[in-house]
Amino acid sequence: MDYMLAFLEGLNSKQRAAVEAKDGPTLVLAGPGSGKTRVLTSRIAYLIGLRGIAPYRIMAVTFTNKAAREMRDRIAQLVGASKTADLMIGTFHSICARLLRREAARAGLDRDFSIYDADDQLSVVKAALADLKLDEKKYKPASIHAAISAAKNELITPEEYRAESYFQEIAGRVYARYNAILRANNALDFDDLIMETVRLLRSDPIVCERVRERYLHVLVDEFQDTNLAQYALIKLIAGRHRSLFCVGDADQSIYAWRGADYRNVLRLREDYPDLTVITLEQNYRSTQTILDAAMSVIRKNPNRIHINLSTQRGHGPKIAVRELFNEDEEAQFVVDTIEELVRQKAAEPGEIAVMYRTNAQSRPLEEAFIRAGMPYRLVGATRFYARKEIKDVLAYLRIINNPADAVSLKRIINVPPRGIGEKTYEQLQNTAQALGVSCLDVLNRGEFSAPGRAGRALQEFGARWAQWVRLRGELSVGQLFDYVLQTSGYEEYLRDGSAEGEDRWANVLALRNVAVEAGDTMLSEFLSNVALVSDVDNYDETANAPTLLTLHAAKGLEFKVVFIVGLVEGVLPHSRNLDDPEQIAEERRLMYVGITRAKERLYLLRPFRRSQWGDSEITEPSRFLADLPDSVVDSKPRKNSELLQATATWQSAPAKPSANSRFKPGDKVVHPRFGQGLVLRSTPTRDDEEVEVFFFDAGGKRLSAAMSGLRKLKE
DNA sequence: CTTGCTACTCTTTTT
DNA sequence: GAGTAGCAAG
Repeated sequence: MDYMLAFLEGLNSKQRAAVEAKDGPTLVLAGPGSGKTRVLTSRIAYLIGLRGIAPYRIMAVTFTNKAAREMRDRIAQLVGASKTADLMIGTFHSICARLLRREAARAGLDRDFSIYDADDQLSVVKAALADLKLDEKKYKPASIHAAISAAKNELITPEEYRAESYFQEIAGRVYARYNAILRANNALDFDDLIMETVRLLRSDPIVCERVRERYLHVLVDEFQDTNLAQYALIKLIAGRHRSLFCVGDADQSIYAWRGADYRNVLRLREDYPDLTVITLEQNYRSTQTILDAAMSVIRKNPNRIHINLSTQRGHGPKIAVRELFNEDEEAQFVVDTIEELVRQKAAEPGEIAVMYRTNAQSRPLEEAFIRAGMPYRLVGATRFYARKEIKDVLAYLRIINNPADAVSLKRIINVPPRGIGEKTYEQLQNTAQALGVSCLDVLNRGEFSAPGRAGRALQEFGARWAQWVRLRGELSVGQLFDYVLQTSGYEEYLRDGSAEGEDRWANVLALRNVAVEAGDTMLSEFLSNVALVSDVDNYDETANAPTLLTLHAAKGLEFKVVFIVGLVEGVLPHSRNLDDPEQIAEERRLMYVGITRAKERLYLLRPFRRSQWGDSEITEPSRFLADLPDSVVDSKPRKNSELLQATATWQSAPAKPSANSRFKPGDKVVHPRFGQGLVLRSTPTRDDEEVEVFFFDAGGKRLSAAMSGLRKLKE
């Protein structure tokens, strides 16, 4: 308890006021690095430790499972580990999954429902399109799915779905079929977890009462990233006691594309007129230089309440803005600079992060790290749980847990190859549908027989499957895992003698560890847990190596040194978001989030060229770079037109004809006197070519291709 | 039913 | 340029 009091002493007066706020509706609005999560954690510890609230009466919603785990550990330190076991802490999705399993009967669900990830969801959309005889080429499954997801995030059922365009008309029809398939497979998608929970609480007064009575205090982290469905859920649960404590920052709202609506902040004010709003402006993370840069970028967004970020940490070094030739040289610069920083003891490798807009940008970076023999941590990209071998093994476990899961069955019924082809599977599926039972039942009852080899293979598979299902009750998750691997033939199939096969097998073994560690967790719960892990959840805290991650994944994290790469128009802001001011505003917030991850040093990198679809093109610097005041950067990025202006002159020099004519914008060239440069423009003249080049050392020049001795460099 | 070839999309961001 | 879907041949 003394420890707890000392901890509260460590907060400033405003933070402490927030922690000790009265139990009414409260919103803490605060900038980055202000200790929002710390305030939330402290409040829970305060409620348990000093106010004597029973832990099971507190529900806290975090954005990732990692955040939940850290919060639980921290609270354990403050009030004792025995008091954190009953705390309901988790993401919206994990909390809803638990609730729905517990109340499955009343929700009209089978408690062993599968949770379909993005991949599975797309297969269901494809199946729905096929059922409706719609062309995948014409209606892209991803777009249809986005429309369905958007509807679910706003709690719109297929029946309520209003189409305002022909595309939406189609989407509405697919939505209905999509949901029907999910139900037939006894499966929920991510969005269903929230939507079904809201539906349950709204339609079932008994369950609703039970939940409301139980959760005396509801706390929400990253409130700006909640969508309408999540907001509705919060209101439902916090209904009776009205002890609702939300923490957020509208400037860090970067998930509008998946339904997050920062106007929930406004709704909260409307729905709770007695809302207490507490603003925290003090920053404990970054230097003033970094905060000034962040503010100068975010200030350009319209309709926002400005939070003036200030710190006691001094100014620190200026922000380094660098122009590099392409992604490869950019990556090389990152690696070289990291080596230098580490050598100078300016930072440990583990305190450094490299951030980018899209996952694809990690590749040149990875190659540079590998070339330099420098270890690194990669968050996201080919996600562990999205790997083929992992999804296959999980599919085996899913059909055991939930025999109705046809998406998983289809995935593995012929992996390894058993001679059960598309046709055979389809017939089996049709029979099951006609009888209204699962494929397992069909096989068990011998109501379906295929001729010849396929028939025998099917019979054998059915017997195996039935045996696994029987063993499910007797074996732990880990034991079942081993048994399935042994008896399915998957191990021999995977380990085909190739190095790649061994890699994949290693991944399966890593999953096996997770299964073994699950102990006596129920199979359904184990599968829930692995379906809902996020990328940062797998982040290895202990490794002392730089981290590579997207700007989205970086939210909530901080690093001593941050590199942001690829700061060019079309990447950040992304080309798909250029026409809509709302979307530009979100890209700007993304830049803001990136900048404010840095504690001490920030590097902003701009490549002159970017490659895409095999070839590459010249770029313009990101508009966000232009917003940085001279006082915070050590050099200013220039637009391509500005690069030429400085010293543009005709240069007539050694009369040596150029070896290769035809220069293109973006070519890297070398000149005997000016060194290396970049072609920005090239105009053919009568029997020559006028080339405008930005030389990295000598500045802009206009040259004759034939006369100047300019040469193209191999890339 | 499996294998191997060709043609085509694809790049946001994620629970 | 790569990964995959779709198709034809074995």
